[in-house]
Amino acid sequence: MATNDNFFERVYDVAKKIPYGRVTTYGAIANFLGAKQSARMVGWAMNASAKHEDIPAHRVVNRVGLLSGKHHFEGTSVMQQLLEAEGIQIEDHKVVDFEAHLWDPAKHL
DNA sequence: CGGGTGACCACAT
DNA sequence: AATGTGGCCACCC
Repeated sequence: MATNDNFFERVYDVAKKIPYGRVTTYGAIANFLGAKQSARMVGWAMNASAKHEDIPAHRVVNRVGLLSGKHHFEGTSVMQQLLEAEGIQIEDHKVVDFEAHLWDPAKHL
């Protein structure tokens, strides 16, 4: 077994399903997994996802649309650049019209 | 083995 | 209204 740490695997699975040009939040994923209290773990899972190439962690931001994880990327602007490349406008490290681009797994999945 | 930290969020005061 | 604290679980020292 192994292989799957439940919570982590689920986070990866959902993160991979984030549509192009859309963003989601740690809390939304955690909530979707039924553990909104463990939003922190989602972030930690993303950290581990760094070794997972198929995890578009740049599409995951905190609940206010702030690129909380930009600091953990290869560079500091990579995350923003990726989002902008997908048509998402970033201003002051925050997603513009965040709710409009928000993709909630609990709603769409 | 124990403690502290962390890409967070929600509630309480 | 703003600030503080709690909670969750995994990983590092």
